This record gives sequence, structure tokens and C-alpha cells, in this order.
Amino acid sequence: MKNSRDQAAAEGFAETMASSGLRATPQREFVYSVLLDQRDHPTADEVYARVRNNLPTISLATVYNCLETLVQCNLVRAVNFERGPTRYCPNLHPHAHFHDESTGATHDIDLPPDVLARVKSVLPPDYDARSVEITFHGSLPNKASNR
Amino acid sequence: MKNSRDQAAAEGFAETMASSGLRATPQREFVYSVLLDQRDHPTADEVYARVRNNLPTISLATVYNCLETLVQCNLVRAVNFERGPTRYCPNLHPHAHFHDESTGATHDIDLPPDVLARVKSVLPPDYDARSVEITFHGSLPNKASNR
DNA sequence: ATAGCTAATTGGAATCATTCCAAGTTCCAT
DNA sequence: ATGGAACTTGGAATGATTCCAATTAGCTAT
Repeated sequence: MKNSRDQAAAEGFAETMASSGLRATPQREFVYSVLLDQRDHPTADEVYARVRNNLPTISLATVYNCLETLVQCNLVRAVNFERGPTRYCPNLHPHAHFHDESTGATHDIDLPPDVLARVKSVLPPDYDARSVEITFHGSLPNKASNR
Repeated sequence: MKNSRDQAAAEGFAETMASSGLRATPQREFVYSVLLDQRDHPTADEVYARVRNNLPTISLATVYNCLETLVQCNLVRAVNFERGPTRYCPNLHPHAHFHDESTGATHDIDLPPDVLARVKSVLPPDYDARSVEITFHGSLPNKASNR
């Protein structure tokens, strides 16, 4: 854990697990800390590779299980682009994703409440939306104007 | 083809294909007409089942090929929810999708230009978005007040 | 019409992410 | 300590999609 934000998140971890009747196992903790450490929306495979630095014997199945658990507990969000592998994101603020098609990188875009409200306003009144997903596809000019 | 809208779409079909240097094969035509006929966002498997009523010998691989071709030609859009099978949609107007989690049904939600503009406005100025995807997940009250 | 060429279709094998399963391990509560 | 539930593990199974090599169909120029 690197900074105070992650520290706080990590401290809450055991309690969050407990409050769902779940155990704060080493596997779950490392998977979570890997996500907090490097917020580049890794896939399950990438998480697997990173966690093995600390837990060399963890299995891929367990990584999937842990990620699923973290999603259930609302500690991380699962993100999908087309049919690519699911990516994981510990950013819990309302945000959109920008998928850079030239690099494959994913960037979080903060969503102001008024924009979110405006988007939800397009729904007919009886449509009950539990969540909205907003994804941009495009590219970032490769700092061409970098002088 | 059932109505004038589809008729118009169908008439343009051969030309659209030709202008991309592609052939308007029976397989492609039937796949396209199946999508126009019943706009319920079918999966490739569902399209396969429907097309076989008219072309009993078509293969699933061809259905995939045709769908891909239609997407390339901008005649249909591919739609994904989480990691479920890709669904196909002949609605070319800017619209969002509402995914009803109780029934599995998908509904198109028209997106007024100002909402689209407002959403795009959350991007930093150097982010070049080629497309935006907006997806709602929720449910519709089962016409409880249907008297 | 016809030969030749390229595009398109086909069935089946292969791929890839993910889930399932059955067996072993860990952790707590008695 | 012990029994049981929660977890983890490796490997098999699944499901959607893509790949591939072998036909087949559709133009184009003769």
C-alpha cells in the first residue's frame, strides 16, 4: 500500500469483508492491493501475474474468485470493452471510461453529478436504472505538440 | 421486408455493398433482413436460427462473417453487455441501450443531440472520441399499473 | 457461353476467457 | 482439540467466437 488513500482503503478491507460474512484472506488482500497499487485496469491474467510476485502459489481460479468477491463487496468495478477480457478498477467515484484504441489503455473520466443526471433524464419515467455505463472509444494525440 | 423503412434500407443494400467492393450475397441479405424484421437485438445464434428458415444450409461461421461485414459497412451496430454474446442492432440513430436485467430484453433509448454533446463535454480537450456508448442496467416495472 | 480469378461460404478444429468441480486446506467456534 | 463452513486449488468443461483449408459462386474478359 503506497499512500494514505490506499491505506484507508486497506484498513477498511477486513471490516468490509467481515460485514459481508466473508474472510479477509491473504489472497483477497493481495488481489485488492494489486488493484489499488497500479490503477491501469488490469485483466484477471495481469492481476494473476502481479499477485504471484507475493503469493507464488495462488491459482488463476482464485484470482477470478477474489475479483468476483471484491466486485460483490463493491470494492472494485468490473469494466468491459466489447468482448475483451474483463478489466478491474478500484475507482468507486462515478466515472466514465475512455478506451484508447491505439494503445489499449483505459482512462477514467470523472462524471459530474449534473451530467449523470442529464443522462439519466433520457429514460422514460418508469424505467428504473440501477447503473449507467459510459464508454468512449478513441485515441489521444501522442503528445505531438510537446515542445 | 415489412414496411417502407425496411424497403428503403433493403434497396440501399446492394449499393452499400457494391460501394465497399463487396457482393450482395443471399446470405448477407437474409442476415440483414432478419435484423430489420425483428429488432430485438438478437445474438449471432438467434440470427442463425432465424435465417435458417429461409436458407437452411447457411453455416454459423457465415452468420458471423455476414454480421461482421454489416458492422463494417455501418448497416448495423454490435452491442455488448458485460461478457454476454454480442447482439446486433440495425438502429443507426444515436441511441443508448437499456438492459432489463429481469427479462434480458434490450431497449433502445433515443439520445437527443444536446445530451450527447453534454456527455462528450466531460472529456479533456485533447481526447478524441470516435464513439460513445451509453448503457443502462435496470428493470421495468412489469406494467403493474395496467388498468 | 467459357475459362480464369477472386470473393464468399462452409464444417470443423482451435482459441480464449471464464466457470465448474471435486478434493484438499484453513479458520473459527465449540 | 474437533467439526464444519468458508476458501483455495488444478484441471476439466463451457461458450462465444475465430481460424483454416477446401469447396463454391460470381464476375470479367475473351
